[in-house]
Amino acid sequence: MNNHLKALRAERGWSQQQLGDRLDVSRQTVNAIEREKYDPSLPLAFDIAKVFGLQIEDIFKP
Amino acid sequence: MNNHLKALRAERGWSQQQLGDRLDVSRQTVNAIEREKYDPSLPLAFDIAKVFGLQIEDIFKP
DNA sequence: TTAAAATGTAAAGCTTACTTGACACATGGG
DNA sequence: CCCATGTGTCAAGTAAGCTTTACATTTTAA
Repeated sequence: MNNHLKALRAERGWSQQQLGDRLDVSRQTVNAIEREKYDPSLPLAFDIAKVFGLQIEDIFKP
Repeated sequence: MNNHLKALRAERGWSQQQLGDRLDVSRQTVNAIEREKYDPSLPLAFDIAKVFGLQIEDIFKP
């Protein structure tokens, strides 16, 4: 699963920790998803989309 | 996580087994998701959306 | 150039997603 | 009535997502 989370986060000027706080997950989780070590759960994907004001499909590509 | 998978499946006239086959998951997995025992993984959510020609957000509500 | 902040990574542990196999029950068609 | 198909559910097992702790490395700013 492809994503451009890192770019979106950079646009906002947020650290992984800051994004993790907004998403209520650890910074390691943010790091792992950015680096595509694994995919977020569906609920977390919804939260990510919400934080960036986008659709899941805009952020993640199968 | 809310979903109307059952209604969508019924519209197509598919059994849980047939949908499972299309999604390459077991019928028990389809059943569990329909009955909201758990949420699909993000990749499976993408597959489900694709099978029904919809967006993930059209099918699942946080 | 040094110190602080940010990032990468790994291990151990818990929870959730998914599997197979099995059994019960409901329903509708012969 | 019988049988096939569909659905609900449970148990045991594997895999994936996420946590905390910890430490190393990279980047940034003063």
